Amino acid sequence: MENKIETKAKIFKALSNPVRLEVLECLLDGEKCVCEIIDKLKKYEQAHISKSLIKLKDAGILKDRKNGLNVYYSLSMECIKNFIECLNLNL
Amino acid sequence: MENKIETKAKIFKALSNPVRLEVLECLLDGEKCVCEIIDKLKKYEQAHISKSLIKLKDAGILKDRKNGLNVYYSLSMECIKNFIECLNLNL
DNA sequence: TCCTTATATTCCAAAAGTGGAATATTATAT
DNA sequence: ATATAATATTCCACTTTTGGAATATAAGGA
Repeated sequence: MENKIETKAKIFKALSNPVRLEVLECLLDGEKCVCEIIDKLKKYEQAHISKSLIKLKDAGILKDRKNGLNVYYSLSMECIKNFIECLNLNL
Repeated sequence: MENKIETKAKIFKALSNPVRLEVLECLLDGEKCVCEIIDKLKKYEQAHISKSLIKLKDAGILKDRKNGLNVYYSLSMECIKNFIECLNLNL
């Protein structure tokens, strides 16, 4: 239970970087393959996007699914989507 | 608008530390004076709590109000409370 | 088998964050 | 004017994060 604090801090830490936030926002409208995200966020290096996805997954924010050469990522908690959308309305 | 990403990242960064999270959670049920927070979180130094409050305020998460010797902090966005509560249900 | 495509990992120097200790500021009361 | 209580700030060594570049791995096709 005091560990819940650590878990939450880890979630916020994963979200505390602009590139990771952009990656996350790419997924707000549903599951995408890594290659689609790379294509949408051409301004960032492939390795950077890959590391961002993995960090978000490690924090429990994303889940992934493999299919052949491709990996698909999607949100694993409804909370996050609601919060980001609420922030977008208020900023 | 691309700056919104930076603003959100700053919010998440402020929330990405266990002590700051505990301080924030103290305020979920309403405005409190700094002295009350210090009293609730005796395990942390006064200066640490003060710095945490200020960082949360700088990110726009808290607002403050002075009254004599005391300073009262409270949440400045409903979003945050909802999100923390949603996380608490899901972790 | 060898090639190609998609994704992940490692290495690393620079930058940013961390928290304790001491000190400063501000407001009130005596 | 001085003392005291509440809160904020500064200093600083330490740890962590950052993102670019190069490299590695895994899967499918020729």
